[in-house]
Amino acid sequence: MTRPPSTRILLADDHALVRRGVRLILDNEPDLTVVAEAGDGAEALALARVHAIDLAVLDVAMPRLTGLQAARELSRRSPATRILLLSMYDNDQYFFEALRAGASGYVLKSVADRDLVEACRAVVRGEPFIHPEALTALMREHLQRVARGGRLPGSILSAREEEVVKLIAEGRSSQEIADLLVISVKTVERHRANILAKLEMRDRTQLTRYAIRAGLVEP
Amino acid sequence: MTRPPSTRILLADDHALVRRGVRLILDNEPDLTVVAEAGDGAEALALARVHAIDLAVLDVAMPRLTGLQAARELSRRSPATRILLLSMYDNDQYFFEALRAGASGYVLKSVADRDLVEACRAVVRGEPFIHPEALTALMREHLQRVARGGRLPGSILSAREEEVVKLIAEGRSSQEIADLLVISVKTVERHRANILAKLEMRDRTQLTRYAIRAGLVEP
DNA sequence: TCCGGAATGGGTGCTGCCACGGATACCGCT
DNA sequence: AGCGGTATCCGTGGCAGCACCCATTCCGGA
Repeated sequence: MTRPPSTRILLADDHALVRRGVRLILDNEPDLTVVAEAGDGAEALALARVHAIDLAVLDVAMPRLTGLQAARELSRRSPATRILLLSMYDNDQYFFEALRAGASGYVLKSVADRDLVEACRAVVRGEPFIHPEALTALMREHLQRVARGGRLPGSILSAREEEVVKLIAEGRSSQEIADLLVISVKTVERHRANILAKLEMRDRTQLTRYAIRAGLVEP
Repeated sequence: MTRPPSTRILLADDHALVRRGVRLILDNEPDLTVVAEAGDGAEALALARVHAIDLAVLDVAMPRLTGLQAARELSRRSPATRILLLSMYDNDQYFFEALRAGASGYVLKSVADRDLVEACRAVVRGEPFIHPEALTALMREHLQRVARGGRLPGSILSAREEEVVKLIAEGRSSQEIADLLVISVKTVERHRANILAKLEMRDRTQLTRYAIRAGLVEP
């Protein structure tokens, strides 16, 4: 009987140890082969250019380019490549944006290795994959949100707002942000107010944690 | 020739995927055997009670009990057990405290798998192990600190200050913290000022990132 | 025994954060 | 042509965060 060709995988994570572990898990399957490893999003894009990749497994939080940004660019450049995002956190509001960025799957690092393998296979077959654990947690959050305000999950930050969040989380003051973005302090404060309202948060410390969860800044 | 008995290892990390990967790396060595896995610090302590453990490999940031707290307790209860801490971040000011907590080794997740194996072996032999990369980064920071103020590296936060940092990073206001700790708002502000001075930081957002790096709070 | 650090509390004052309301301009979609 | 969303800016005002000064108590080490 003829075996189907093994899936060629690009693996990106900024921690070599995690990368090595995941690689061992994947390479242990005959139908999955890691052909390239990257330590950040930019390196992943460069490697995707020179290797023939069926599937990219990307960590969400990485230096230089985050997994989300890399996913966006990768799905734009080669839509045939499937993308699976790995995330540390389950209450990730960027889950929907992950799918919008072109990812076919989204799994937590708390999943077992068998689930990761199944996720890879499902994504390669063209099926979207979300780990049940993540899915239920997200549905619960989503329902809560809808129940207490009817706010849609699409209430994601704009590109400009994301910039501001990033700078706030880096510990910059409103004045510094205004200087960096070459806008008025009042505009920065307006952005911040809009962001706080969208995310239903109170102050900059909560925004900071949010930005770290979202992979916008390094902790 | 007689082989030495394999080292019995307890492995603790809150992400099953990472745990699985590290386990594959360690079990691949004949002289290293993972005999128990834990998802948080408390579970690790419980397992250490019922298993005969030579070496505990603990992630620094875990729910319930952090790796640092678990290390403290474990080294108190069974000083013969060697402890190796795994950390995500290299600029970790808690490095010295890790050693003080009874850890014999401290490695970053960005290290290669070979280094992890070597670290385990060194720690079991009774030698302290710090990954060179981490060591140079820490020495550089340490020298900087000494050069511009003569402050000793022992300037770590007190237990009370750690509590305050934790609550600040959770997004609590000074008033809320005062209520929770049943002290005056002025005292909370006093603590915060001392903490900011010790860490040479400016505001609560930087403290928040610090607390996350230190594993005091979940992002 | 005395000294230093930790923990507690107070006062004073400035600045920045944050809430609220309002305005203009642009852009894309219907 | 109108409508909604984004980005830009302004004013007013309250309160919290942060800096700087101070004192008291307690405890452990020199």
